[in-house]
Amino acid sequence: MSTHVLIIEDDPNIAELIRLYLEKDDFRVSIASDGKSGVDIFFKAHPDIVLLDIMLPELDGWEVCREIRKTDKTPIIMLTAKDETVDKVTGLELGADDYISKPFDMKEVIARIHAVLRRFSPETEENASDDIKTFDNLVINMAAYEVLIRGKKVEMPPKELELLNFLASHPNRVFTRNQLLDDVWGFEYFGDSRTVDVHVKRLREKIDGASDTWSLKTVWGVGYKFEITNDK
Amino acid sequence: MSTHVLIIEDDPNIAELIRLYLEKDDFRVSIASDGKSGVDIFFKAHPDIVLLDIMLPELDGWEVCREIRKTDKTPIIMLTAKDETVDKVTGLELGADDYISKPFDMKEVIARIHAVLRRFSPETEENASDDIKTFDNLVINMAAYEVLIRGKKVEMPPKELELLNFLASHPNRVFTRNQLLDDVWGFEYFGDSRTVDVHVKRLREKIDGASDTWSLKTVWGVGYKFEITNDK
DNA sequence: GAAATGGTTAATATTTTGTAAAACGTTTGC
DNA sequence: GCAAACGTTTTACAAAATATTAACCATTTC
Repeated sequence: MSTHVLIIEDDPNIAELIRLYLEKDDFRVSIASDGKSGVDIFFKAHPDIVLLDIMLPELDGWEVCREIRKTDKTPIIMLTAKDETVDKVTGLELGADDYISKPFDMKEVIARIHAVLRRFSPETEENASDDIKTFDNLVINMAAYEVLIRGKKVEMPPKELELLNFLASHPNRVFTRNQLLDDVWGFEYFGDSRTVDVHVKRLREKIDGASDTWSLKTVWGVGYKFEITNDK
Repeated sequence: MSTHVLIIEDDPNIAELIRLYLEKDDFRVSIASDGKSGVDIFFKAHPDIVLLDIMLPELDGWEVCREIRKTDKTPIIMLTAKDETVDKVTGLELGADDYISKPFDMKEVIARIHAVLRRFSPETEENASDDIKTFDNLVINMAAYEVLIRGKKVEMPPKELELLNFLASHPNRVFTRNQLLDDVWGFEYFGDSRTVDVHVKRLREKIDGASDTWSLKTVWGVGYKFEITNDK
């Protein structure tokens, strides 16, 4: 799933312009037009990064930043008006991660977003999905979008692969069906949790029995996990 | 297009001297005479490499380096005055890639530039498009803008060739249609992503079946990749 | 101005995905 | 130990999403 950006900006023209470019780059975008709804949406949607205007109605950017930082360390990039004196000290204290001055070059905005995300990458799960994960008789290569079982390529549709990748990225941890719907399908997805079962079934058809050091296990009454048993 | 070098150096004699030699070697050259304008020009021009003096008015070399590294990993070579104690630790932290002490031998400067660029070449798209790429029954010669299939030249329009070249420069990696539009058509291009499909189709008509060690594959729900299967 | 190129649209074909329901297992309480 | 309740697996099917292709037009090139 792609990176989710929350734009908190009251000028709809600017917001839409940024959205346009971000969506073209496969980001998912949400927009809030005032500080209050920005905070609301933030805690509902849990975006991967926030673009935050300073001048905002209801609650200004600094307030929003402080509010978010009370409980969360999601990267925040501040958007500052042309002649606005940016008090970088205040900003740093409040925990903003970068600043971009209007009017901005969209190329730079994209570059900064990537830079900030990269800086945070050790902590974000998302980035982990870029590596190649290797288990006994199983290779998950998200860059190539392919899976090898006993060294042989196995055709696998996107959702199944993403599900496998997610579970395998958190070995031995149980996820409820709803957690999986949130994490693999996306927070805004409202679907039947049976859906997960069906995908697990389809996945199992392809990967089951490949190794006895790992397996996709059902935790009865709870959910599923990718279990690794390492007692060689 | 040739490699673009930005020289940030306040002594006009030195700057012009370097420019002279670089232009003789087919580099394009920009010069900034203080740190502040250096940073400005950098973000406007996006050079391929930066030669950066440490002693500078307005903003010293370290500051400039830090500013650039906030968002960008373009190679930077620091120019250090004769008796300047170079704090290599600081430099490394800030992300400089090499050091040259004044007074320098121009031959050495050129050599170092080439070396640093070579070191970076696997990561930069630009460099990849320069050489001749050879695969089984396929030669992509970007310098001559031509493609050989089984040794025979195949007529191919520029866009198709660029698309093929880009994909082949990153074998086994999936790109979404939007990424391809960005990387092949250019950042500012806003077009329908079906366009990519059509070009892929036209490309395939020309290259399909030429070899079974590589192919232009569709990754369903994601995008396309140039796949190499190396199990000879 | 004819041919080649690049881009768009629409139809057609294909694959994936979600859902409903039946079949199957496990737990629980008596 | 048995039956009801509940959770999971499986199957089948319809709906949705995506890819391919062909046809068309605008623009550029020769």
